[in-house]
Order: sequence, then structure tokens, then C-alpha cells
Amino acid sequence: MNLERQWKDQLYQEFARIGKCLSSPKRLELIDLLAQGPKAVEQLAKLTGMSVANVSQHLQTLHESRLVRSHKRGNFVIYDIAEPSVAEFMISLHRLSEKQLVEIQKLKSEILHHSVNMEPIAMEELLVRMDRGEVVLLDVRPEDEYAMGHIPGAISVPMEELEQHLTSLPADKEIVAYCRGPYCLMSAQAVEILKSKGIKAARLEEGVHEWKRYMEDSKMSSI
Amino acid sequence: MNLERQWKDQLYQEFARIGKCLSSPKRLELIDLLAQGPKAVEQLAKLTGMSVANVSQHLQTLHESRLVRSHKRGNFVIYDIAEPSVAEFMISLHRLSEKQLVEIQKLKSEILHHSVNMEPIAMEELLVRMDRGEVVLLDVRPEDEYAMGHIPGAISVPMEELEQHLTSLPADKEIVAYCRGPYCLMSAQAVEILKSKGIKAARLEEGVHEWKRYMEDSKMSSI
DNA sequence: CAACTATTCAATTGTTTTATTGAATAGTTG
DNA sequence: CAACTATTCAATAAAACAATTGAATAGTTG
Repeated sequence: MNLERQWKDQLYQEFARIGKCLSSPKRLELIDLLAQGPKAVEQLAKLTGMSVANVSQHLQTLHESRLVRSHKRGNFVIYDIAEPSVAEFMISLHRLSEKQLVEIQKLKSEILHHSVNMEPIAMEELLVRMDRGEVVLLDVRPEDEYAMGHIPGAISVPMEELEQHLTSLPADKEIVAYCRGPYCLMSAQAVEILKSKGIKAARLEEGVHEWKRYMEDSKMSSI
Repeated sequence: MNLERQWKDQLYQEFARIGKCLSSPKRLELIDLLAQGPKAVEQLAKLTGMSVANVSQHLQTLHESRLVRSHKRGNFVIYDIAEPSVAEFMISLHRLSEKQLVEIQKLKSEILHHSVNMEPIAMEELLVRMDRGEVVLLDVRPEDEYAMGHIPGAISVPMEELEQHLTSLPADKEIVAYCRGPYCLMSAQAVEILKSKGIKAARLEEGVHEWKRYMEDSKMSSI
């Protein structure tokens, strides 16, 4: 039955359309950034170090596979992930990649040991200590990304404004900073600044999506 | 800080290694097949309609990204998925693709309506009716795949042996057949045969991995 | 150890994909 | 409506990939 072969070929061709989107490093980075909140093309170009035309082309590819959507506001075109499930899927990809590729683990630990004592705090520990009122959680992403969704209890202090807010932070509590997730270094930079000012600080590796996934997973394992 | 850019580029390069594996239709099909159980190269070539050399090359690619592993038995090289999480990840990819790409939904319904009345039975309904002893669940995959893992309560009747076993099936119960999953047509063929013999039969779309995921999901939502 | 088997390797070809450039478009602002 | 902005389009050149073929390898069997 050759018809079956033909059907399967068409079907897997379609799956591969999503797959092709995931085959370019820059495209993956774009999806990760968009998962944090809608962004314009030029903004994405700056964040990824690509030319605007190049970004636009990649976004076109992502759009054709229905992974992102766009709308015009003013004369900006604002891109966004098409569905929350795209962000969830990216976490699956990150997890699988970290599990299978030692290279990623290596790259991550390189950065950790680059600045001393940057061992991240575990999600579980954070939640317990936040409950006890021992720590303050800082979301150092840009304000609009915080507005799109954040870990409950976190306060928004965008990276650029951190230095100004230093005095208004409670002196008696430990600070924990988080940002876009494990592959974003803003929180690490924040911790470095805080520490250099003599403030006790730690980095939370997880971002909003990882937190969500954590909550769902722990709900399940508590049965 | 150009160092950060460099780090991110390396990191996403690695993620894209996994992504590249998912960019070829044939490679996706190979992973899906291996998710059902270990297989030799020639076997995979037959199942996918590729040349042996071509399959070998794809398997090499998958091996480099640590998605599959291999060992020699006799003078066969047996390939297998490297980790159960690879199978889980493939389900995430299938789900995302089905959700985002109408084309896949179309292809699936084409096959359903090709043979009349092939509306699949829902997992939930199946489980209830199996509990009541109303249905018999048939695993029509090759015996070794059944041995690697199957839905509890299912009995193994490989496709080729189905005709011989027809008489030994309980006449008073409805038969439900399943196979490798939603993109495998063996169960549909089985149902067609059963129906042509006047036996009441239905197709379960899900395979073993989808069943597992279903059980985990329903465990969670029952809180 | 010679014949055979299953798989991999290497070289080639044709096809896709990527980054880059400069022009075109759509929309906004003075 | 002219100047300007953000984005897309189109054309190109360079690079990566996929399928094919035939030879090479490793292992088995008579």
C-alpha cells in the first residue's frame, strides 16, 4: 500500500516544519525572547545581535509554522508567541537538550564559576524561605515582561534601575534575583552588583515559565 | 559585554543540534519508530522506505546529538532511543504541531474518513469499558514492541497473525485495537479486517507513550 | 580462512538554507 | 504631502544538507 507511505511522508513533512524552526540557534533565541513577552523587530535584533532584515526573515519562518504571530501597533510590527504552549514546548526542548548534551551543562557551569559563589538557589528552598519572609524576590527583567507575568511575590526592579533602588531594599533580608530563565544572565549580573555593595544575594536560575512548570510538576508528585 | 553574546551563541548552537535532528521528516519518523522499541538498520529502512545507507546516515546524525544509542548484537547494529524522555519529548512535539498546524489535522481526518466510521474511541471511555469487562484491547504491533511495554490489560496480536486469531476472540465483546500511535495505521487496518468479518471493533488512536502521558495528566487534573 | 552479511564511510550531486545588501512598502509625523 | 521610521521583500553569494552510489569494514558462518 503505497498510499500509506505517501500519507506518512506528508504528515512527517508537516512535523518537520516545526522542526526546521528549531534548527537555527538564532530562531530558538527569538522564540525564548518572545516567550517572555511581545517585542518589535528592532528590539529583537538588538537583543540577539542580528541585522534587522535577518531577524525579520527568521520571524517570517516562525510565522509560517504558526509558532509566532504578529500585529501592527503604530508603525512597529509586534511579534508574540502564538500560544502559551509554545513556551511550554521550549522548556521541554531545553530539558531534553540539557539532559542529553553534556556540552550545555558545561557551558552553564562555566558561567557559574566565572563569578565566584554563584551557585543558584533551588526553587523549593526559595519558596519556603519566601513564605517565612526571609527573602525578597527581585524580577530584574524589563517592566513590560514583568507585567506579562511574574513569579508571585516578586517585585519588579529592571536591571537598569537596580543601582538606584539599592537603598530602598530591606537591609535585613536576603535578596534573590531572577530573569528570563537559565540562559539569561541578567540575574547573575544583578547578584554581582548586589554582592559588590555588600548585600547578601543569590540567583534563581528559573524564569516564569520554569516556575510554572515546577508548580505543575510538584502538584503531581504530591499525590 | 561581548562575552555574553558569545556564550549565548554557543549555548543556542547546542540547542539547535537537537533542533536540527527534528528538521528532517525521515529523522522524525525514525525516532518515532525507535520509541516503540529497539530496531536494526535494515528494519528501519524497510519501515521508512529509505535506502539502508540513507538510514544509517540519519541515525549517525541522531547519535551525535545523543538522541539514540546503539549496540551490536550478532552482526546487526541495534538502535534505540537514548532515554525514555526522548519519547516523551516527541509527544510534546506532536501535540504542538497538531495544535499549530491545521494541515496535520486535515491529514489525520482524511484517513479517518477514508474508511467509514473509523471515529476513534476516547482513552477515557476505553478505560471505563475495559474496567467493566465490555471490551478486549488488542495490541497489533510486532511482538517485541509489545514486550517492551504495552497498555495494561492489552493482549498481543501482531497484525500478520490477526486473521488466524479471529476465531479465538471473544464473540460477545467489542474489540479495540491500538498500535504505535496516532500516526500509525496498523490499528486502522486491523479494525477494517475485524469489521469485514462482522466483528464490532474500534480504533484507539493513542499508543503506549500517549497512554502514559494521559495517565500522568489525568493524575494531575484530579486534584 | 573464504564467502557472506549488515552496516558504515567517502565522494558526488542537486537542493535548501543562511546572511547580506539595497530597494520597496506601509505607516506616521511635522 | 514631504520626510522619516520600521519592516519587509528580492537578489545574491556562501554554506550546510540530503540522497545516491560504490567501496570499505567488522563480524559471522560454513
